[in-house]
Formats: sequence, C-alpha cells, structure tokens
Amino acid sequence: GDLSGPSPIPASVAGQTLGVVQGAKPPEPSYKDSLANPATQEKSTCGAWAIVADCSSGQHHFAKKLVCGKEWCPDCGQDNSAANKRRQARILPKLQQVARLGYFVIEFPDVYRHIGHRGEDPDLDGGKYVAGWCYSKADLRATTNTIVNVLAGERCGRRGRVGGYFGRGLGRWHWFGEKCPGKYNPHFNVLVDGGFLEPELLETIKADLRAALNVPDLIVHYSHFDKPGQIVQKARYVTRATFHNYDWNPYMADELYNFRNVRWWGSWSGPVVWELNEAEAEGEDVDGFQAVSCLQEGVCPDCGQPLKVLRYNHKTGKPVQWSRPVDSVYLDLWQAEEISGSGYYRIPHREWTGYNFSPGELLKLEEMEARKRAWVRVAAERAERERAVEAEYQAVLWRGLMN
DNA sequence: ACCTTCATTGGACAGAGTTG
DNA sequence: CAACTCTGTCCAATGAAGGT
Repeated sequence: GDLSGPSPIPASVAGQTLGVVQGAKPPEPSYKDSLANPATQEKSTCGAWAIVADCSSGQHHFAKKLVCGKEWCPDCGQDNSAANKRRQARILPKLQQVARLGYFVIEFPDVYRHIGHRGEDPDLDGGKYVAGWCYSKADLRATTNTIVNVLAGERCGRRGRVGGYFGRGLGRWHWFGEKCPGKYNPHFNVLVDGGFLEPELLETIKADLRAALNVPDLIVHYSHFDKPGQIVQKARYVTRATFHNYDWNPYMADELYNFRNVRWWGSWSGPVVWELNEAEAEGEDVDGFQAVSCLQEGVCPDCGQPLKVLRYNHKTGKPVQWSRPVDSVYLDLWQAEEISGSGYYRIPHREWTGYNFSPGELLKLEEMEARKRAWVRVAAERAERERAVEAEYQAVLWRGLMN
C-alpha cells in the first residue's frame, strides 16, 4: 500500500470537516432561500458560498460558486455573468449537434401582453380566470406547449411527436426588448435543427402557430445560420437576461418564480458536428465552455473520468458528487482559479496539510492524520514482526542445513 | 447541494380502420 | 371474421431545471 501517497482532497475534506467549522456554516434558517427566492430583495449572497468536487482520479479538484441566477440580480443579470455562461454551457453541447440552425422569434403584439393577470387583481370573467397568453406562469406554460406542439408535432405515445416541422429544438422566453426598457414584451426564442425554409413552408408554419395560439397577428420572424460562430452567438443571445429590473414588473417577476424557462424537445444524443474552436476562429469567446459543460454533466474536464461520488442520496439513491456548501473564502485559501468567469474553479492539487485551515479544521485533520499515523505504525510493527519471524525461520533452516 | 416539480419517454391498452 | 395496423389516451419511469 502507498502509505505516504496522495492525501485527502478538497471535496472529501469539505464534506467531512469544513461544515463543522464555527462560522463557516451557511446562515440559518435558509441560505438557499436568500439565494434563490426571487421575492427576496435583500442584498445578494451570490458567490458567497461554493460547493466542491473531485474527479475520481483524485488529481483534479473543482469548485462552483452558488449564484441565484435571477435575471434582475446585479450580478447574474449581466451579459456573460457566471449565470449566463452556465446557461450557455448547458445548451452548447446540444447546439454542437446541429449543422444548420434555424431561429424563430415569436412575439405577441401589445394587446395580448397583459391579458390573464393572476395576481392580487386577477382578470376574471364571471369568477373564472380569463385565459391569456403570456401574463401568468400558467399561461406562459400553456403557450409554450402550444408553440412546441406546432413546431415539434403533437406527442403521440411511443411514436414520439408526429406532424411537426422540426425533429428537435429548444426555446427560451425573453421578457423585455432592447428598444423600450421596462416595457413588458414577451417573445419566445426558438432554436431548431433546420436551415433554409421554402417561403411557402415558412408561411404554413406561421399560419399554424397563429391558428394554434388563436393570435392572427402573431409576429413571427425566422432566420438561419450555419457558421459555428453564428450558432454560438445565438446561444449567447438566447440565454441572456432581459428582465434587468425587478421594479419593471414585480407581479410578473413573482409569477416567474420556479418557471422553467428553457424548453427543449427531440433527441440530443447524436454526434457533435462542429467544435467550439471553430467558433473561436470566427471571433467568439468560447473560453471555458467545454470545461463547464463537462462539469455540468458530472465529468472531469481534465481527464474525462467521472467526478468522485461522495455518497448516495438517502431517498433517491442517486450519487452525490458535490460537497455541501462551504464559505467561498476557501477558494482564495486554496488559490483556486476561476474558469473564464463561469463561477466554476480549478483547485490546484496539493497535499492537504499544505492548506491553510482554521483551528477547528486542523483539529479534525490532525485527528485523521493521527489515525493514519497510528495505522502506519501498527502496519509497520506487524511487518517488522513478520520479518523477524521469517528471519528466525530462515536462520533455523540454515542451521539445519549446515549441520 | 438535494428536493420538488414538470416535461419527456415509451409501454399498455383499446377502438377504428384495413386487408384477405 | 380474424389478424393486423393505425391512432389516441393513459400511465409509470426517467431526467432536467429551478428553488424550501
């Protein structure tokens, strides 16, 4: 056995010891709520906490800062913020499977935008909710379904979707436009696997969308791209935040709580048809996307091995690869290096005794170290005993042979 | 994170339609 | 009619995304 070999590593250390340190615990009762609840308007705790993982080789270590991802967060709402980069990294492995990308923008004219209010003063008709398109979480979900059912086809048991126009695609809502800041302007961006459309086919699709949604003047734009750089640009554009200010529409901001904005359909297990560096050659900044995508999929970006499983979820039995949250000051102590503004970090590999731990941790680590030393001593003594016995045996043997 | 919610997937089932 | 396919609905298992 390798008694002096590589030592415990950050994630295991984080899981076992960091959490017990006084003051390093996330603030109770619910730090998650302060992170994630959009109704929470206090100052952001984005980046204050991080989680840690190791790859199974034990040689590569990573951390990920926890961010709220709210569009109106001063940090997360920025273009190319960590939250935005993570969204891009999440869809790029899919987009790398399409050679020709179609891009729909489906926009609702003014008159449709504020129908179906579900807040304090709901839009009611004889006590019943007015059905709208894009002014409540429920309506947005229904509208998204309708659009996907047109573009992808209706779902039909094991035969998948039938009657659609595009085998796969993904969509994401934008809530506000560029031209009139603060004017609610919901439009659904759809990226589809498909390029040029014959004009009459495009008109058919538009007519289908207008009929399905019952919006005869629905605004539909279509364009298409085949250069990797253009596709990456679309990924960035579609994933960007538009709801920059909570006060633009507090009602709608609250409606969007727990709204799943990215919607996709079709199979995405196909081959990659273009590489990120091709997009880079066309001037796109793709730094870190590969690594972040890997980490999001639970794979080490440096050696391709899966991230180390720390334990299994009691209820679901699923493997847990990321540690519980630790204070982000540890990233500095570990001299972690951020992966291109993504909020993911590489932690240099180092013997753990070289880390700068607080007294409480050192105590814990020293205990572990003492146990290890004790084990080494016992093992060495046993080896020595066995060696002595063997030597004695040999000696007796030789004496017997000599005589 | 790790729990919850929601969409997707694909099997079971059944009535309608088709074929010989 | 029997056997088969087509089509639609229902449902459980799976998996992704967002937040107590």
